[in-house]
Amino acid sequence: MPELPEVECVRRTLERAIVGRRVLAESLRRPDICDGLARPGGASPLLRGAVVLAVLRHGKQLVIQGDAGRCLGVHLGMTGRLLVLPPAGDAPEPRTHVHACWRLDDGTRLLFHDPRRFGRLTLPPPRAPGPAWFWRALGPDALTITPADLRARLAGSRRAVKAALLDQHVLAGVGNIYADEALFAARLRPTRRCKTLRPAEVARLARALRRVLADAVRAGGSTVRTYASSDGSRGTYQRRHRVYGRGGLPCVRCGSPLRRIHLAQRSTVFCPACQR
DNA sequence: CTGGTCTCCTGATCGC
DNA sequence: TGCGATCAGGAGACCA
Repeated sequence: MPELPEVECVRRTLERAIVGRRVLAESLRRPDICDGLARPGGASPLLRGAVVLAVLRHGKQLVIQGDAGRCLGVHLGMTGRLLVLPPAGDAPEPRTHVHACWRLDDGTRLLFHDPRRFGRLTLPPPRAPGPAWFWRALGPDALTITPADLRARLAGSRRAVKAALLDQHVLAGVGNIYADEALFAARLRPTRRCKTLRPAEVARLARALRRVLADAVRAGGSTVRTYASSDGSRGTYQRRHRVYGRGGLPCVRCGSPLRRIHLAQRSTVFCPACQR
């Protein structure tokens, strides 16, 4: 389940593999996973002919930026992967659920693989003003959120703080795992209404978000069930989860049993004793 | 403005 | 061994 740290790891892997390469050929086997095609099922090129200049990320949104203003947005959803298959590689290649693929000028192939198909490719409209078009509706990136920014984003809201953290329009990049982990690190109860948070608590939350997300990026992300980066590497941050997936187990800080509830349609785990 | 529910989708897991 | 039920959830649509 790629959230910000996993997407950032994918971005870095991809950057090393495809920046500077020209896309020679592509095939979109499932046009229905792609938004913005001029004609559904038509021959609208995604990246064909472009030289890749950069791989960008904002929140969970990836953008492959090509020359001449060409851009392709990639959202991995729940199970999406961008697999890099080097020319001489013997990496196992999926035989099913490959919805798009690209061939680069050094023989590398790039595959968009997504069993559950919650992921999307997005082609921007003609004359879109650059990569920022893809995150025009997203909040600030959670990896660099400042206390002042977060305070402004949460100000006055009556929502539960976890629901706000999961809302990509408020803050971009946090999903269910890191919302629970950051709230635990900040000692805040997920059900707390935003408007009841004191400035010091919001500041604690902003620092916790940045620390947890940065640590997770350093650990290669969390591999829960299926996630692996574009080169097949798995993350190790799941070993350091302190609440996610630990409902009923003792809190690592105080030993109380962790409580599991449903909040914003998500399984939510917290410590009733140390999260207030 | 909110929260709740449903939808999309498949694979893993579990009880029988 | 197999089979149906359940769960996982990012995000948008929709309703109350």
